[in-house]
Amino acid sequence: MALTAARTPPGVLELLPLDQIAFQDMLDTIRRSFERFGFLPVETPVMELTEVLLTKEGGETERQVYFVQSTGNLEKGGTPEMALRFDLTVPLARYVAEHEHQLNFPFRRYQMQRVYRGERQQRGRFREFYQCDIDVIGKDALSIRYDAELPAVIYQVFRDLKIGPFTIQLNNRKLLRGFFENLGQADADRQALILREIDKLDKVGADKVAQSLRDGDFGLSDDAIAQILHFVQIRSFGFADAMTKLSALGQGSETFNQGIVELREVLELIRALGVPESFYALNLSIARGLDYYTGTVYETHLTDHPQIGSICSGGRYENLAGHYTKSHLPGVGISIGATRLYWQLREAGLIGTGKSTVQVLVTQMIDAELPRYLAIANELRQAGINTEVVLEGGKLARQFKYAEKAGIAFAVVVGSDEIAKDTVVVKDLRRREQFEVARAELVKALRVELEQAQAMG
RNA sequence: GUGGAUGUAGCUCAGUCGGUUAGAGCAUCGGAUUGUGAUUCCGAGGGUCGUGGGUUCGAGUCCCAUCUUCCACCCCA
Repeated sequence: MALTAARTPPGVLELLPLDQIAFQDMLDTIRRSFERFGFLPVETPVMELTEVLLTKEGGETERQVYFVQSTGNLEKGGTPEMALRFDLTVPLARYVAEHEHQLNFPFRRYQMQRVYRGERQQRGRFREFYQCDIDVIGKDALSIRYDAELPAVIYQVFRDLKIGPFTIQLNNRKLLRGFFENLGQADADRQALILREIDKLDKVGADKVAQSLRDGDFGLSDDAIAQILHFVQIRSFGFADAMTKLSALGQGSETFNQGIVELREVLELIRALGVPESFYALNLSIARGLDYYTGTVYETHLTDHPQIGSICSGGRYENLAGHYTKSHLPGVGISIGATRLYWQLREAGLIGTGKSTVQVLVTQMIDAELPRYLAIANELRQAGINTEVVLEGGKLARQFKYAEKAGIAFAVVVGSDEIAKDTVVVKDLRRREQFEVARAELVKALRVELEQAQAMG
């Protein structure tokens, strides 16, 4: 019989157990931080009704959406009534609109689930990936103070992930809009196109941005381009510098001034929330491509690994669920692309394989003594130690090899000598050392060993 | 979606001008007087040369198509 190639569809990330553990550790860290700040868990289905998912988006989004259709419906020639979600924000909007009357506002939810995008294949880009989102949704209004709380969460998440220094970069869409109005660029669509170019500043450099603003459909004057580049190249270093640079911007349109007021308040509260000032900065070129952002926008970068790009981004939006409810629901949120983040951290050597979830392997030396081994395992499990027992026996060398490959740190060995003395041998498989303890002391001894191993990393 | 590159064993690769039965290292599995992982030694499995067509007496090698992966754009996590 011809074999079918065993392969995953392109653009998905599938991991070996020890890598999966490392990935789950990452998700656990993120989840802990979200919960520490009082965010509540929510899950929504991977598939949504097509009409819900594709409200007016069209264009780029629709191109990347996977439609879901049963074989029966497909044979009948029906159109797909469901599609896979491509982010967690649209489902959140639907969720909030649907459950509006049962929810407690401001509604603070976190959600860590997979989303799907029909991307053209490229290294480090995925078609199925995890997003870890937090959003705060207000009813009618939502204080700017929440815009400051999210960077505090970002700070805790990436501090706890221990992947080196990072900067949470801040900007404000109102400031940008006001700036372009002052320049005589009031058209929203045109602004969006310009912002898209501006957003590339740190990636491609000022010269290329200037060139594309000069060429093509923009046709901006050299004077305007110079003003734009001067403005968007503003960066701050530390709190006082950020405040000084905001003051130096002077006054502009009402929108412009409001952007400055908002940034000031956000910066002040970020400081009050205890985020060290080296971890956040103004970056007036941060625009974010998504057009639903209306105020504060964030992007976070690892200081030592600029090539990784943004590891967390988000911002403020004025009306989340306008397509689904007449209620006015402003919000602010951020998203971490966990799959991509994990993949890039692994590529950069910042994250290794995880430690096996199995803490102890009870080996089997004498087949007839299996009940004894099972009893030991039972005792360890009662004591909260994750334990695997060798059930098939075989050479001891083989059992150690198995444990090594599986990444199990400790083995318990009991043969006729130990049985005679009522002892057990505990072997540290990494150090290749072993010691003998009284059978009654096993749990205690292992706890000490496991704690030491934990402390040593 | 647009443009460009790529493909030989699980992995990294060799394979002459188109010429017999396609190779190596690593990895895997088994064994080397049965209570300890390494090293070493012996042995084994594993490829319709991405797939389909074409040219040729003869194709891993040349041509066409297609798929995969990779790169840039678009977009974004």
